[in-house]
Order: sequence, then structure tokens, then C-alpha cells
Amino acid sequence: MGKKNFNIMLREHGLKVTDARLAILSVLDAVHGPMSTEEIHRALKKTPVDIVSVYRNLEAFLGAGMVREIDLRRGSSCYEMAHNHHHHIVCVKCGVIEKFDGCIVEGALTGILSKSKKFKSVSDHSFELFGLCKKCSTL
Amino acid sequence: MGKKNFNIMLREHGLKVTDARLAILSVLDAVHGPMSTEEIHRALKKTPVDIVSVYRNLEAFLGAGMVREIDLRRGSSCYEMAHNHHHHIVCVKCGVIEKFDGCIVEGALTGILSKSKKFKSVSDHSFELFGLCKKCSTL
DNA sequence: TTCTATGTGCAAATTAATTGCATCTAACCC
DNA sequence: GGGTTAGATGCAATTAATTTGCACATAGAA
Repeated sequence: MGKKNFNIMLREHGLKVTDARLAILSVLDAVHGPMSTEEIHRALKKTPVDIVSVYRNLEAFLGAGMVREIDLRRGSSCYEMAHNHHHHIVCVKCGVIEKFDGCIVEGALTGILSKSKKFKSVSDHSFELFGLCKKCSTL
Repeated sequence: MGKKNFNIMLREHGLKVTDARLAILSVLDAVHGPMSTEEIHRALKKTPVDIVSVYRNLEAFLGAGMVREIDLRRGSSCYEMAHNHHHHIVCVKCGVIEKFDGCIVEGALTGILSKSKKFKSVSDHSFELFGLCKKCSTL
């Protein structure tokens, strides 16, 4: 995705366009996978951004729905661009990650909500699989 | 579940039966819902257990498959007895939690794994829904 | 009962995330 | 373009969550 699009994306969500934000979005978009705050911070060597600003901007992007927060049981949250909805399988031994498309959650929501007493809408979900990758399962 | 069963459960997994472990299991079993380490620790007033031991025992129970770890986006992991497989809907505003049964993940695994290049088995998964409860959505 | 592998508590260290505050700047106005 | 201001940033310090080290205690086996 081009820089110009990040510009538009930010404006559309009422966020100011700053170098820090463009740099964070650029890193997140380039790395096709979930990154922790720390990893994003390390990847910003061309445009150094304080780790606090990384936290604060991820929070802002999250609120705007531009990124998704993912818990891969690594001790800290990971983040990913929100477009191209998908989920992950994580190896509990070596940590290797594989994406998979075709989220089964969307389709199941109506059924789940119809049975719910307290809720009538769902805006987000977590759905990650954990197991052993082929490599680790043969060791 | 009775105390005797926790005894058996622990032995079956090669874990020593101690007061601390029985107390933690008892708390987790009594509260029908996910609890954070801190919450479990606070609930152990009758049989005080150091918070470090709570951490260590939850880790042991987790390894034994006796409890499940759940991320409800509260800043710290929550834990729940592993029996009665189910998932949760969480209100992003007030934090109210509702369980739902009928996990759709199990049924979808075969399909997901058949498409996977790196994985051939999955031992666990996360699946939680986030939205506004009826109360919060009318405010 | 004695022995040993495990478990426990306390203190301290690490790591993750948040907050306060002075300074800076993007975006809006003229 | 220059002035204004709400919002963004960096740095320092704090708080919260989790882990580690170590001496002592104890469950369970012999």
C-alpha cells in the first residue's frame, strides 16, 4: 500500500498525518504478519519513533479500526493491519506462524447472538489456533 | 467438583497434592468464569497462597491441560477449568462476560488443517467475541 | 522414618504498559 | 505565508504484570 493511501486512511479517521504514524503503518504493512510493539519499534530505524508513541499510535489505530490486536500467547500483544481478515496457527514450540483465510466466525455470529441473553452485536473477535508445526512434531 | 476429585486429577497428571493447589483449583471451580492470576490470589483468603505460587501452579495446570488460558483483553491472562469447553462474549465497554457453548472451531479444524502447509495438528485455540452488551449499546 | 524431588514464600529483577509534562507541529484560519 | 491551537511527540518516571533465585518446607516413595 502506498504512502498516499496511509494519508487518506489517517484523515478519514480524524487522525493527524505525522511521520511517526506513516512510518508505523508502513512497517506494519510491509511485514506481512503480526508484530509486537517492541518489534515495530525496532523496525523503525529509518524514522525513529519513541516506544511510547508506538504504544499510543497503535492504540489510536486500534480505536479507528485500522489495525487489529492479536494475542499469540507471546507475553505481549501483536498488531496487524486490519484489511484482509484472517487468523493464525501458531506452533507452541518454535513459534512459527501460518495465516489462514476463510474465517468461520462471521458465519456463526448470527446463531451465537440469537442464543445470547446479554448481547445483540459483536464488533470483533479473537480466533487463533495453537499446535505443533510439522517440523516440531517430528522432533 | 469435590476435593477428592482434585486429588485424583492432580495425581493423574503427576503433580503433587498440596494445600495451595487444592485451594486454587477449588476457587477456579467455584467461580464459574475466567479469573486473572490476581483475582485468584485475592480469592484465596482462607488458604493464603503467595502470588508467585499462583503463577507457578497455573503454569503447571496449564501444562497438564487442567485449565485453559483465555485472553479477554483485560491486560492480563485469565484462567478457567478446562472441562466444559466453551467460549465468551465480552462487552468492550463495561466488561460483562457471557459464556456460549457449541464451539464452532472443532468442526472447522479438519478443513483448516487440510489447507495448511506447515501444520498437521492443533491442540488448542482461542476464540472470544467482543462487542457491546445490550445495556451499554443503548447508553 | 528417612530421603529426595517438588513445591513454597519472600525478595529482587525483568518486562510490559501507562502517565505527566514540557515541547513541538499538522491543520485550520485569516 | 504567519498565527493559533488541538493534538502529537519524546523523555523521565511510574505502575502493573510476570519471572527468577534461593533457602526452607513437605508430599510421596522406599
